[in-house]
Amino acid sequence: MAQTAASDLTFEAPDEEVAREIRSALAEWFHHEQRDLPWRRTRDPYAVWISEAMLQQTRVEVVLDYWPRFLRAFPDVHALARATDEAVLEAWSGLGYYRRARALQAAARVIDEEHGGVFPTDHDEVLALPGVGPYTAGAVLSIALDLPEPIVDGNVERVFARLFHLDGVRGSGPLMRAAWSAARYFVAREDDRVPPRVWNQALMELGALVCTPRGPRCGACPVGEWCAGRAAGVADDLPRPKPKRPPVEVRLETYLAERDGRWLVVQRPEEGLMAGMWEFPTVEVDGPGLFPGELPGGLGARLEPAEELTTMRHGITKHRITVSVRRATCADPGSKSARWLEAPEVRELALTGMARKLAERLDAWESGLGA
DNA sequence: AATCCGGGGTT
DNA sequence: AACCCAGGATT
Repeated sequence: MAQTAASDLTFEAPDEEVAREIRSALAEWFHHEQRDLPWRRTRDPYAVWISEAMLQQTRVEVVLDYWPRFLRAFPDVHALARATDEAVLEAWSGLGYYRRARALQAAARVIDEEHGGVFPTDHDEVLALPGVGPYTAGAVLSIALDLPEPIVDGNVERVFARLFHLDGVRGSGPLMRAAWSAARYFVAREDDRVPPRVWNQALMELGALVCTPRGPRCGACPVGEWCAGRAAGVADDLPRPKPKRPPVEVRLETYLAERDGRWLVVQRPEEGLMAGMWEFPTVEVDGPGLFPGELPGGLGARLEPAEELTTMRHGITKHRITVSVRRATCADPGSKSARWLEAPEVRELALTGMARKLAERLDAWESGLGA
């Protein structure tokens, strides 16, 4: 390497020949070791885009369940553009970051109306789509269309931080700038036969399978001989962890009100946390912080809590939630944002994660069967 | 630059 | 339990 003990955050390009060897070795490894992921079997920009949107801060294993279902429900841009908000949210239920689902549909409508239903191939036009940032734009253009667009996700940031001994904090501006610089350098080279599609996916796959966040398998790494972090014995310590903040404890009560085999469900407000999702009536116990302190629409006044059925633990980003699940009776007739539904109908709604956990257990709580 | 937004598999 | 994941929008 031309670089010695780089402790700063400047990416210095390796020698031409080294760069070629790195690219060649990683591509070769990728061809043998890559996972057989369904979205790697298509080059349809729309299908790739859906996969990338789902994969934002979401594990591959989770997306495996959702991607095929979503594509069956909305096979192309036009189908997604004319779908109802509710149908899209329902297909997204459980994936989290529900803003993504809204943005996805908004972007589909932009493509449908302004690009004739054809996914744009211009970088700036892709980047302008709602919910599409630098990573997703580069990912779709490189993976689907094989254009030389760089990408940096959590995997790529980590791989470059170790490979070039970039000593920075995970997700920080300086490290991200250095990683993007390295990504641009490698993907733009045309001195060999490694296509952008292969290079970008190989980088991420290396981060997922070998250059893992903790306990990297350096012995199995195809580019280990060029790795400055490994040579310095600090691969496992890069990138440096982001300073953590203590989680916020939240106590909630959720009410399961049943009437004639139907359960009371309510819809969350259109703005804010888990916007528009359905759940069982829920309030925060010790003063409103994460959730409202009382139920909307005067529902709380007509809802009579009864015995506790169970308690659950749940996490929402920085919040650690303890939920007391109580049986309840309610005289509320239902409304636009409050419905009485049978258990199977409840399970078809766009539920929050917490509500989905409970919905799976509703049958055990039908009256007469006990807890 | 910091903060917010879900949920879950790994370790 | 802590960590962090094929990030983007908002402030």
